[in-house]
Amino acid sequence: MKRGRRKTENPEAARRILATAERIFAEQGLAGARTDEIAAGARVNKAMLFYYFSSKRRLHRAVLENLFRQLRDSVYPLRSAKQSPREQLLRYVNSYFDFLVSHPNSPRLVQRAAMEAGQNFAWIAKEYLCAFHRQVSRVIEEGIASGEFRKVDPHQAVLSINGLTVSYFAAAPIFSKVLGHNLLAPQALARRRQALLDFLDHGLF
Amino acid sequence: MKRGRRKTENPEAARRILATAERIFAEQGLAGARTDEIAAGARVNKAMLFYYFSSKRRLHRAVLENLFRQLRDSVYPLRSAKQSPREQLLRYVNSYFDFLVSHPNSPRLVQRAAMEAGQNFAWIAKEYLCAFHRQVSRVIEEGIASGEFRKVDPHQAVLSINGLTVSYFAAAPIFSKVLGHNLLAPQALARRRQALLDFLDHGLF
DNA sequence: GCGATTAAACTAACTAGTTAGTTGAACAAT
DNA sequence: ATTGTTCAACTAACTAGTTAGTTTAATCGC
Repeated sequence: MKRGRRKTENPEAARRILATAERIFAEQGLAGARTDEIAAGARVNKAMLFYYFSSKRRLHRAVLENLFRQLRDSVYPLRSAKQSPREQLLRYVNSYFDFLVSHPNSPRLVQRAAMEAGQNFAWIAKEYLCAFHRQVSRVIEEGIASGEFRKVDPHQAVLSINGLTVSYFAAAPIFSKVLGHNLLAPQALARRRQALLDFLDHGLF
Repeated sequence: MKRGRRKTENPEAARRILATAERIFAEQGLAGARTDEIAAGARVNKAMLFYYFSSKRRLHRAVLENLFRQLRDSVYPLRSAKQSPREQLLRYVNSYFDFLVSHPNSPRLVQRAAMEAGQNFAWIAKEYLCAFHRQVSRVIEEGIASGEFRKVDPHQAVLSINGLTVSYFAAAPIFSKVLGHNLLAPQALARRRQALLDFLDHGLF
């Protein structure tokens, strides 16, 4: 029998660190983020980062894992009901869009990780991105087979859909500044979703 | 009359530094790049970076300026001849695509700079991106007016075209690793260009 | 032509400041 | 008492930027 205080299953401090790290890593990147800043943002002693997450790299990895887990849980149920490929694809794009809206740090984190093209992201790509890619391209293949979609290269289509969806959010901060109005405001988001679905509608179906 | 050694018009060392910096900044970002690594890569004493470019930040800025100047010079002549909006747009997308192929560092540099959403990139966005944005959206407006394009939100369409074009190149390194074949190989690029134009064709026209 | 002069190009060694990560002690809950 | 948690202070390694001085080559007076 264990004596003394038992380990908290999900310490408040660790959650705060993770949340702050997500924001700072999204803003500054892995190299640009400062552990002191993360600690200060989480209102926690710096040593706590290393107590809970061992190293900056592992913290970064934990942030990505956390994000992709949420992404999978909220977007993944792709081929559940008896839906047509078109419905499946639209549901996928819509829920992906919703996810990006509710997780504003995610696009920049993922973009950054993808660009690093390095050691610590390859496994995530294998574990999550590949699964998504396969799922979506299968839906497209089915749609083509059933005559519902145009004859497109499914592989390319997946990349197009992805770029079309994510790039808006990744560039939103700078474009908001330049264009003078907030691209992440509800109205702007509604317009974007509309345009995205419309574009897809004519580009694919 | 001036005595002593004259200034070299375009010093070999400075060019090597700029070229290496472009690569390293694209790979590692502004914060992740090491001045020592850039100097070593350019086979130059580290002090030369500061001799020619004053600081890491200014070097980074010089890299971006250099890139955008080239981009403008090779892609900008958009509304020159008497071409239909459709032809103008296709020419723009094609030459942009060509530029990305011949400048493999550019997408990651720009993506990174855009995500920083900070002080040092805002001016570039104002100086170059805005001009591009205005030009392209005007072409789209004309296309809609002449009935050649579908009735789309020009603003959104520009962002879509941009995302569609750039995101492929930005993500190419990691996807090449994951998918197991080089997305920047000539064959893959040809397929991508095809898919991009096809998608645009049906999405817009 | 030729040595003296001057400014540009370059270098090795250094510095001041930063940063990820550590430590050892204290605290709190069982 | 024991164990998970928190903290202030510390350190070893690193990094942007400097410095003091050397080399190279163009220009001038002769």
